[in-house]
Formats: sequence, structure tokens, C-alpha cells
Amino acid sequence: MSEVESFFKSAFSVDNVIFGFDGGDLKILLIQRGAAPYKGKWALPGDLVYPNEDLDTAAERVLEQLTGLRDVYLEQVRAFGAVDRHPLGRVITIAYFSLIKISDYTVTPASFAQSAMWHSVNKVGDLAFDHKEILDSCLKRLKRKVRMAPIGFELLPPKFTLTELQQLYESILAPPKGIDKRNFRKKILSTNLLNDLNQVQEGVSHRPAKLYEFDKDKYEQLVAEGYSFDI
Amino acid sequence: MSEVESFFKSAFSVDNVIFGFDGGDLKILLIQRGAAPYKGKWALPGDLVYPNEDLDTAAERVLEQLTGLRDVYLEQVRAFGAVDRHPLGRVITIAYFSLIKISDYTVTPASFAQSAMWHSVNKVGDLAFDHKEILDSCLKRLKRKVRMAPIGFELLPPKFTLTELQQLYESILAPPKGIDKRNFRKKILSTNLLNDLNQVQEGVSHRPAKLYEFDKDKYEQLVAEGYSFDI
DNA sequence: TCAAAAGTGTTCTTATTACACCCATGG
DNA sequence: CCATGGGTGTAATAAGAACACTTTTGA
Repeated sequence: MSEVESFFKSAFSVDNVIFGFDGGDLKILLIQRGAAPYKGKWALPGDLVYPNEDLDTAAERVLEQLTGLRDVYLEQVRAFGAVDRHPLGRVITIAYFSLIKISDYTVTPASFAQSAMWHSVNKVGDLAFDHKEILDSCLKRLKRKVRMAPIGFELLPPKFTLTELQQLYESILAPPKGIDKRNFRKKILSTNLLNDLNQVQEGVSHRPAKLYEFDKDKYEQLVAEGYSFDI
Repeated sequence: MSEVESFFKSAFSVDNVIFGFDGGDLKILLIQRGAAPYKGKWALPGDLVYPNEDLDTAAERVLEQLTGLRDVYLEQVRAFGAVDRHPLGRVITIAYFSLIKISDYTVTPASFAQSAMWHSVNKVGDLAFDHKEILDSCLKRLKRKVRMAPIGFELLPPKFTLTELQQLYESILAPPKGIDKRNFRKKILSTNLLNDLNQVQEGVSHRPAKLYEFDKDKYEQLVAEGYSFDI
């Protein structure tokens, strides 16, 4: 094999850390590998990138095949390319994370995802390949990003309560002493990016909370004027 | 060609945005391409990744071949992998940026770098491939990172004045109205990470400024205790 | 003595933190 | 009427922004 040829004895893949939130813990969607290598181990959903496919498109495809969802928040984190990261050859992978509304995910439509399951990020053990390292890297990015951009809403249903929103931030940021309720509300409402829907929760056995929605149009307008979200 | 084979008709490279600072503008090191495609165009230094080489190692190699420098600050930014980004085939590239002391760079030792030259980041025009986009992305990362970690010092000589340090921050962050001298000094000195060397500039035709050094050991000790740089 | 850059404090404004009680609802 | 979580304001502290003059040196 010539040296030039050997450069092409390699492939690249995408791996996707799919975050969801169910009101309690922050979760990620893992699949159990059905084939070697790492058969039976939990792994991030991923696939080789098709020859005529952009990286972002490949990440979107992996997500859609697994969840049936399109147009969700997706962000590249970085490449992982240690020589020995894949036992069968030289495969570098581009890590992505995405944020989905966990209620939108119902069954696993794609065959390759027969054993997909939500796992609490805090209880994830060893994963196949270097996927634990990828997860850690994506989680770190999410922690930073969720304070710099209003992406947390991607994990919540369109209508949510302020307590749900606070619990989301707490589950991502995991501050030692929790977040102060009054300070959190003051800060998030002062952005004026939440619309009070004049509706309340139903079916709860306590004082029902008011429902809000995130005003994306308003946010984008403010961004165009130089606004920068910070929470 | 089978489908499996076609997955391997691809390669990956690294491209390196090498930043330097000469007291005036922030600069990057570009090379003029001697061969097609984009012959004659300015481009980021980069190379294909060897089959048995980690991505970081490849980026270090590119840097060392061009500058002769080792052990410099180097950080991966992200992958660029649009299908059509390389006219000769499917090549995804992993972008890195590095910070070097511009005075350490003298001549171009490597043959492939016959026409390497420093360019002010603000005056960079079109570049080969998608290198302008890569530059923008790395510059954006640098702007964020330089405020979250004491990496600016990597661009300065070991002994520097507070004015030089301020000019460095101004050239990277480019704030509309400059940085207030007194506030900057108050803030940077309050970190206690700068050692006053009890020396002054020589050969200047005005009041000589005091020289300082960055105390890396102290910084790493503080980080271990939970400290987080923020300027 | 002039030019050029170094050096130095205070006030004002804004953001962040800490903290405890009453309210509305369903069971 | 009880249990449960929802909802609210103020005071203290810390951080950031604005601002102008004196000092030291070499030419």
C-alpha cells in the first residue's frame, strides 16, 4: 500500500449526545451495541458519515433515525481522533450534542436502535469506545452554553412553569446549594423573554403554577440589536 | 467501488491558526500555497493527519515544521467537513489555534513554508479553501478563552509591562472604546498572578514601565483549589 | 523644558446574594 | 384543616464603570 493510499484507509463518524429532561434528572439517550466491537455495551448513537454528506447532516440523520425528530437543537462540540480509539481501524469521530423534548420521544422507530434507553447523566458508567470522554466533553459544553444562550427551553415543553425551568437549570448546572428561587425568577423574568400565558397547571394537588412560553421571535430580534443572553 | 470502500475514500487534515502579537495588532501566520488547488493563495498551515498520528500530534507537527517551536499553547476548536470544502476529494479538517511568542519565530526552517508571513487578523482577505471561516471561528474562540483563562501571556515575552498586557487584550477583544487603564490594572493585579520583578524597561525615551511576569505555578495551585480566572 | 508614556483613587451605578413568610389548591 | 408546592420584596454586599491629574524619564 502506498503512503498516499494509506491516508485514505480511514473513516470518520459522528456521535451524538442526545440530552433530555423529564423534570428530575438530566438524561441522555444511549443505545446498547448489538455487534462487536463492544457488543452489549452502552454507546452513544452515531454512524459513519456518508461520502456525500456534510457533518451536520450526518448528525441530524443519526438523530432522526433514532428519534424520528427533525429540526432540533444540534451543536458540534469537537473531534475525537486518538489513533487507537476504534479497535477496527482509524476512525475519527465528530461529537455533537442535541437537545430534545423528552416527551416528543416515544418509541424507537429505527431498527438499529432496538435497545435505546434514557440514562441519567449522573449514573452513566463505562461506555463503548471513548464515549464516556465524549459525554463529559459535551456535558461541559452544555453547562457553559446553557448560561450564554436560551437553549434550555429546547428541553422543555412549549408551556412550562418557572419551577420546571429552575429544576432544569439545577439539573444541568448542579450547583452545590441549589438555586435561590426568588433570585432565579427575578433574573429570568427580567430578560422579558418569557410570555405569561395567563394559564395555570391542571391536575396538581396544590396551588397550580402559572404557565410561560419562551418568546423566540423576541429573542432573535434582541440578538440582532446586540443583546446577549446571560443567566 | 463498494459502499464500504467509498467510506474510506476520504481523508482528514489539521489546520492551525497560529496567533502572534507584536505590540500592535494581533497577527496570524499564513503560508502562500505553491501548488494547486488555490495556488498562490494565502492559506492556514495544515497537513493531512498521518495514519498513526493523533490529531493533536499532527497539529503540533504542523506547528513545529513551520516555526521550529514545541510545547506551545494549542487548542482544538472544531471540525470543518462540508462535502465540497476541498476541490480534490472529501477531506474534513480539524481546526486548531496556537499562541506563540512572535519573537521566538525567526525564519522559516521548513521547506514547505517558503512563503510564510504574518498578517494582521483584521486585514486578512480571502483565503484558500474555507480557511477564512476557520479563522473566524478560531478568533471567536480566542476572544472567549482569553477572558476565561490566563492564556494571553503565551503571546507575550516572559517579562512584560502592564501596558503591553493591556494592548494585547485590546487587540484581541477590540472593545469599541478601548479598556480603561486604571480598571484594567486594578483587575489584573487583584488576581495576584503577576510578580513584580522590580525591574524597569530600558532604552525608552519616557518614564520606563515596571516589568512583570506571570506566575504559572501559583495559577495552577489556585486552580487546584477551585479558582477560576476571569478578566 | 518638552514630549511621551507610566502610574495612581474615588465615586457612582449596577448586579448579586441572602433570606422567610403567606397563598391557592386538592384531598 | 392539612399538606404541598407557588409566589413574592428588601436590605446588604460586591463588582464594574466612569473619570483626570501627577510622575518619571530621555531628548
